[in-house]
Amino acid sequence: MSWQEQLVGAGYRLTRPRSIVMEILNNAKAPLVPSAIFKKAQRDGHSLGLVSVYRTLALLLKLGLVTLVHFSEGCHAYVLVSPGHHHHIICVGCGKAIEFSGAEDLDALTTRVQQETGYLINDHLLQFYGLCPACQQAAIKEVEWLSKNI
Amino acid sequence: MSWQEQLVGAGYRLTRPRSIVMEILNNAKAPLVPSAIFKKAQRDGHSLGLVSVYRTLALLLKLGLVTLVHFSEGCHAYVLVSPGHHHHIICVGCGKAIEFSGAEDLDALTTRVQQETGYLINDHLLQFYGLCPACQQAAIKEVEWLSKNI
DNA sequence: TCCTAATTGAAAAAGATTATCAATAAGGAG
DNA sequence: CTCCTTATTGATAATCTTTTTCAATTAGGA
Ligand SMILES: [Zn+2]
Ligand SMILES: [Zn+2]
Ligand SMILES: [Zn+2]
Ligand SMILES: [Zn+2]
Repeated sequence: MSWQEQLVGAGYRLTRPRSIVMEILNNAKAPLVPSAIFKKAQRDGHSLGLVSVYRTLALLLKLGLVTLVHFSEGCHAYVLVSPGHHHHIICVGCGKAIEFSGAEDLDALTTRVQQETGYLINDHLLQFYGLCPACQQAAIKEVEWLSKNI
Repeated sequence: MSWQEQLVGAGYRLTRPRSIVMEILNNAKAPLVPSAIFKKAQRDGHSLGLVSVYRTLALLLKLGLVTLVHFSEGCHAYVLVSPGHHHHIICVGCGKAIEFSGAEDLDALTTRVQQETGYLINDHLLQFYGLCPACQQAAIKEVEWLSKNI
């Protein structure tokens, strides 16, 4: 089911601002904060209010079409998600985030923690941080350059 | 090593505002956002600027004495941490957060994701959400009450 | 006790998010 | 296709949150 169908199926209207936000997120190379989406829209010559960006993101979040990525500071960037339960691994070099699945792999840990703490667990937040292949290459070249020129 | 020793050992001065923030976090039943710490200090009759709360938290974070807890909205509450690598499980009922360890339990998953994605992972964020024992009891009583009175 | 540099707090600036409300436009009815 | 109704938009203003600035204060060593 396309996002347009999801939207309409949930009783919302398919509007220009919503299409613009989805298009920008779709073309994004990394998670985007609301203001970044707003600026990209302006650069592309689209007419789109910042307030509508916030509203649209809140709606897309409710529909499960986007998810939040947490950074230690400057929290709350948005990325599209594919259907199902996923987590993200985020490159600390360029910000590129991709999905990985692995809810099952947390089952044992979840059970253990429930027993140890007495808490009843019904959700979790798991994100990995690291370097994407491209940024690893860049880092390697940087080290090579330093070893030659110092 | 006490937090005072950690602080002084790192070359910082032991000051009144820093002691106040630590004391408040120490007595807190749940993670606190900066403004909450500020208000608690005022209520306790302490003289403490909001700006100093932000500065102190940044310092404590750098020293590893506190950590951030992420909520979907209204991110960034602070809790004290004990030495070593820990994660938190946060009660969605009352906000109470407690630590659990389990870095090893993520090793297999980390390795798998590295192989699948090509990313080089060097950090992660893992938090569980659920109900603490007390809030579970409250929820049960609520259900019992409803089943009798409806 | 005195000095000096780190630290603080008040105020202002900058940013992020939410509330308001008149104007607009999506989508169904006719 | 045109008209209506109502969801949705965007500009403005109002709230918060966080960061900057800078003079006054104070911790801790000489
Ligand atoms: Zn967060
Ligand atoms: Zn990268
Ligand atoms: Zn609870
Ligand atoms: Zn961990």
